[in-house]
Amino acid sequence: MSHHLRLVTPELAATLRRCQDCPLSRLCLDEAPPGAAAPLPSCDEQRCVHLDGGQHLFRVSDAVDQQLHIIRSGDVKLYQHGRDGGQHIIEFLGPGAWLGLESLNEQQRHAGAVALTPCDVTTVPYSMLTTLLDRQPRSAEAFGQLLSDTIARHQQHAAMLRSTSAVQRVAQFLLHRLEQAPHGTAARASLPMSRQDIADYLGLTSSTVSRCLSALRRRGWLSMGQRAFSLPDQPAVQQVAAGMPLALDD
Amino acid sequence: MSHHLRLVTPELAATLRRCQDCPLSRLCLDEAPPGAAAPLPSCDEQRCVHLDGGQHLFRVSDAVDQQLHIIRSGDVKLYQHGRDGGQHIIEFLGPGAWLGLESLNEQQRHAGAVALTPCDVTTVPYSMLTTLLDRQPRSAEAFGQLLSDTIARHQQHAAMLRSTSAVQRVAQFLLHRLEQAPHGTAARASLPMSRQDIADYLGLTSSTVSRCLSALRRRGWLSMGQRAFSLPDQPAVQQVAAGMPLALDD
DNA sequence: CGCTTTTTTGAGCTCGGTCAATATAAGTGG
DNA sequence: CCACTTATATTGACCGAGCTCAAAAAAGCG
Repeated sequence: MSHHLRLVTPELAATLRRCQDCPLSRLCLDEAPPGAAAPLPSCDEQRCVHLDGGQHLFRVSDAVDQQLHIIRSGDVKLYQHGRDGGQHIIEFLGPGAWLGLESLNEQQRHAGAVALTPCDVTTVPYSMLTTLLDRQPRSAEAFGQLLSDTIARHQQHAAMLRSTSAVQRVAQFLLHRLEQAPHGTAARASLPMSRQDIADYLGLTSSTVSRCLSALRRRGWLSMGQRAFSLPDQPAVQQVAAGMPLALDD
Repeated sequence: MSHHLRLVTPELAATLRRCQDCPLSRLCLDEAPPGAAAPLPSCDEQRCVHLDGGQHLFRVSDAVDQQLHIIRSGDVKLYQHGRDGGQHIIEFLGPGAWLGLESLNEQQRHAGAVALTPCDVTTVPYSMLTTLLDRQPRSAEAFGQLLSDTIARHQQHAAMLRSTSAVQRVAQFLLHRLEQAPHGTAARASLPMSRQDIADYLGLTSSTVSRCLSALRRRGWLSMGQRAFSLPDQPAVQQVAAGMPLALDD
């Protein structure tokens, strides 16, 4: 089966029926029989993998399989092992995010990826991507921006880890989840990961995370359901995130 | 003045007189008059900037000037402002490192770059780079690897920030400096940055950094000169970096 | 040689980690 | 649907690593 690659710019994507809900904002890999007028297969018909919650997409020390992944639905956590045995969460990734960018250069993966919820993941072989990059100058640019964004995101995360206070980190985390979430849903975001995961992400203990969340709830800044939350008083939380001191006990 | 861009592979680079000490391992931008047999200008004759210690290459909130930089000699710190006023050091960069990868996508810089020592910096306009990337598939690959490396480096840094103990972080920092340094010089590395900078990089206080260094010195693990250090007992320091507890006081 | 800036060291206190006890949620099988 | 088990979350009590504040020592620098 031979693949022909096309770049679909945002403008062009809008004109394609099946691609218009494509989670890729910049790059869209579109498979078409060369020179054929047959109906374009949708992005959804590309190689997709389904994962149940808890399943691994890849593990630390796996051989790199020469392909990237794009999350189409669901949430994934990217982690590595700390020297002390506990795992360090690198980041939580949702629909539209790319996985594997940090392994382009490596033989072995130094991070693992686990589904937090049921997921659909598209697989993109390096060969596909490099072919596309060679043919389409603008896509190389877009890909550069993708990597650039990732770097910037990690710098931000590192900055969060240097924030002194625990509540401060938790507040920043909640706000970050909110602005990542589809903000049509009235400032409500999901929390598909465990407290331990949040703790490992923020460099804290699950106990401390709990205490911070409780402290925010007690004041009415935060309201939590099972796997989601909202911030009734977002400005207050922003103040906390900016460094406003906040006692954990009553 | 029109520029013609050539990709110089590592193999080819070795055959070029003036390029053989080029600090770029993967990409080498080489300017030549189109079709002319004139002697090739050396990499060193490309646009270079010299900076004295303390001078800024760019500041936070500067407009992105559509160019990247490569450090040819000297050390640079990349920083951003923390909410609390103090600065957060993103990373310390030495000869061969690229600057500006995190801003490909941005209008404004969200990080600043300052010379720690006198520096020579080569300037690479985006236009040059994208032209090169378009023409030379392998260079696009190499550039991808460069970005991938940067992402991996940041993930490592984030992991360090989650390391619980202060001595642990300091030990990891010292070891990292050592392995980055030209290891011909008998396990000796430079420390061109202030204690405050180290503290901001590690998420600690300058006081604590001092205390940790003193603790290591007291035990004879570490020996420090003005702006450099060595590790007489590197294995011991590695143990500390791996989590071995170590009392700060005597 | 004064002056400023950086580094080191000290003493007290606080935040957040550790350990442990509930409490709540999520499964499991009858 | 309920009783039982297991995993996850919350909360409490205590303690130590590291921050704060501050002073002394060392290093730059004109």
